[in-house]
Amino acid sequence: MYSPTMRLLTVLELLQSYEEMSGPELARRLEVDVRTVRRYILTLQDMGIPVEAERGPGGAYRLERGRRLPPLLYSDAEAVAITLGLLGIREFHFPVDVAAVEGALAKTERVLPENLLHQVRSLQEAITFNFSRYGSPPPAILDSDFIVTLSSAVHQRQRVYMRYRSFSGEESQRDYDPYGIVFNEGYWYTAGFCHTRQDLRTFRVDRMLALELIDEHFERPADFDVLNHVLTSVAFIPGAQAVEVVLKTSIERAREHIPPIMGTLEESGEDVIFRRTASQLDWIAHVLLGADFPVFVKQPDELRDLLREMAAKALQMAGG
Amino acid sequence: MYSPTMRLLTVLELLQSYEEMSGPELARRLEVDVRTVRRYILTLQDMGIPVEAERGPGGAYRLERGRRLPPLLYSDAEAVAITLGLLGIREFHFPVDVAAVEGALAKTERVLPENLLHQVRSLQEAITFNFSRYGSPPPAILDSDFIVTLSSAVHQRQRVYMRYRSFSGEESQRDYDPYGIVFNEGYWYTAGFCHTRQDLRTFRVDRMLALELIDEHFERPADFDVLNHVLTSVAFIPGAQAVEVVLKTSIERAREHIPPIMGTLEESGEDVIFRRTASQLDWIAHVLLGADFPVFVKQPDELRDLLREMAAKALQMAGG
DNA sequence: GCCAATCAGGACAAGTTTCGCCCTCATTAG
DNA sequence: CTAATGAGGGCGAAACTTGTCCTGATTGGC
Repeated sequence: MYSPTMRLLTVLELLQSYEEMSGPELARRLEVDVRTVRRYILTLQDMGIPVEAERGPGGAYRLERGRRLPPLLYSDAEAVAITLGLLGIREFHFPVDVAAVEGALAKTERVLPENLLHQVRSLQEAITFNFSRYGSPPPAILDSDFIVTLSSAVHQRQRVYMRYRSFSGEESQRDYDPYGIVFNEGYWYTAGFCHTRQDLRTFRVDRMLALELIDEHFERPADFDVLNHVLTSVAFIPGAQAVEVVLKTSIERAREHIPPIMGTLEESGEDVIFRRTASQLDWIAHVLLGADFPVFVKQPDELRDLLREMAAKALQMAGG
Repeated sequence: MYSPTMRLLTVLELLQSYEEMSGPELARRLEVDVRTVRRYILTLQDMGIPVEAERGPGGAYRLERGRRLPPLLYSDAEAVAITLGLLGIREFHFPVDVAAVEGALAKTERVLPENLLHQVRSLQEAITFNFSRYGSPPPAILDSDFIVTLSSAVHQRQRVYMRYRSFSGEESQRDYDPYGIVFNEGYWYTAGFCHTRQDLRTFRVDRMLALELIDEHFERPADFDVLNHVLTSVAFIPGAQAVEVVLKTSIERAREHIPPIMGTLEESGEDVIFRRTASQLDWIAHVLLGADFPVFVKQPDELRDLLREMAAKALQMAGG
């Protein structure tokens, strides 16, 4: 029961649980000489586990990150947490290598004590997740490499080359500066700057066909709100109508009311001009309708028509 | 380098990676006698790790679940998966003991090789999650025990006693048969049968004050759609305005246009009635305006007024 | 500057364990 | 019945572990 192996593992466990522990303390806990503890440390190091030491009073051993993973000694509760996390990854289509998730799950569940397994199973059975917008198709199988690459590009501000199949099925390729990644209602999106279109764009990661890092760096606007941009884009679906609207208010109030991602705002005499391009005009119409200052549409005519239709419809609804 | 401890861990690793492995095979891999392998197995068993064996041709050792967790030996990819899973738990307010999540994260991240840690950090930094409906308050801190207890009750069809603080702040207590648990837009819900109200009810788990299993069992309707029930209930937030609208179309087309999250649809003669409660009427107005079939508001008057205002505004915008 | 606490590690002897090799037996699929 | 597997006793040589002494190195605090 008190084999050297056991004591060695205990050292490892103690170092994993407390971030650091001194030699004498370890010796006391293992009921063993300090010299032996030092030998254990040596053995661990020989096994490739990087135990580092600080000398002097208050000095202690601590586990550093190394090239390889040491055996991990988790408590029961921690194992349950790990299992549920892995199940969550599976459920949410997290961008993680499927084989790794299955492997980790298999290893963990196989040795999980009976009562803990019951707990996990109960949760698994009882819980339903709502994402993947009720009724919408499930996302295409996601190549987790894409998100890993994207996140690395976001992190290092590195441009990427991308091939993409759009909603309508047409393929395109472009250079793209990813500003961030968003998980929304079961789908993974990325928002950033598209160099082909020279504009901000949102893409669905499961529609990407190829992705490569390019050896070029970009600057990211400091205050870019990725989540907001994606949510807006998801509502819009990009298109190509030039919209130009006069806002009868100050630039400050206009900014308050119209988020920067909606389009551009420009002062013009006493007014403010709002511009953007879109094919889905009704979202724009809705945002503009919410303004508490006068607004006049300059173009396109389609937006005017839409507003008139909406007015007629609203009156019909209200008066019926 | 080839200490007995090392070999013992290798046995453990092999048994964790492959679900079973015969003595001769292990002996070959460890470059050790079969007799020694048997001794290793004995040692593992002495350490409390339940290694079981099948005899006869094709027989092998296999790791069973035991009373305690053995040291776990994961691959790099698996460790990344575990870390991301744990981060997901934290982000999504999964019903798991916070201390356990933090402990497991600390243990794992502390020893994660540098390059893998970078990967994890990049993902963590780059990804934004959208739940907790843009702008709505974050859920109250969740006592994970409640969901564990609930899930166990769901699993065993066991009634619970519950104290609850409703949306409006009033406390109540009731006996409740939980049919399931749903995660929706950042909040945890449970739906089931409330014995006090003698009706189906949905509760937010973070609003529960106390929860106890009762020694009584219930039958659960076989075809109960927990997700659907919760989504519908969420649409009907009590205390807000009751909205009732006639849609001049078939139930099928109405369903296409109005997601179940919005509210309920009910056939009425040739029409469809849409109902929900809401405090934010303009969102509803917008959705209804987008319909390509006639719509008439029955109540509330505030929605009619809002529509008239919108009409006036739209005409102003279009006509300017 | 000195002290005390910590880590680092050599040397050695006594004690303990491990390992391979022998053996016999139990179990089980074919 | 046979062959392949696990279970395990016994033995002796070899290897390892441990405690006890050392001597140093490093470092924080007084």
